[in-house]
Amino acid sequence: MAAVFDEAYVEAVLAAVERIPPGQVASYGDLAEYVGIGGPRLVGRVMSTHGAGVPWWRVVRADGRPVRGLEQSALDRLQHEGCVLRGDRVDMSRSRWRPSLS
DNA sequence: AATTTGACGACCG
DNA sequence: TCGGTCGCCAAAT
Repeated sequence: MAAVFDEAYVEAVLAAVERIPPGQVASYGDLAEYVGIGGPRLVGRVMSTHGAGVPWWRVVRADGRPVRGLEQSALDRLQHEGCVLRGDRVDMSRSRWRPSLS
């Protein structure tokens, strides 16, 4: 079967997501940059397809808005982890995690 | 094969 | 701060 996505790419994205510490978040663009391939949309597709099993709620949009369709769940989990929220948005300035900074 | 859509991002007014 | 527009990349229709 022709792999829908390169396994390496999927694994890299999922690994990066699992690296995100509790109370912090990362944007799709950051993950894409960290992996070094494609763009934010590609990461989003990987998440929608293989995102189960990883803390997907720590992956938010660049504007601080959580995952589409699961915003309420994501906000609830993030808030429970101690992430600083601003209304229905995440305070990126404080909670944004840089992959390379571990 | 062409157009639209999608777990997106940056820019502009 | 908010909304509209364009660009990006692969899958779905």
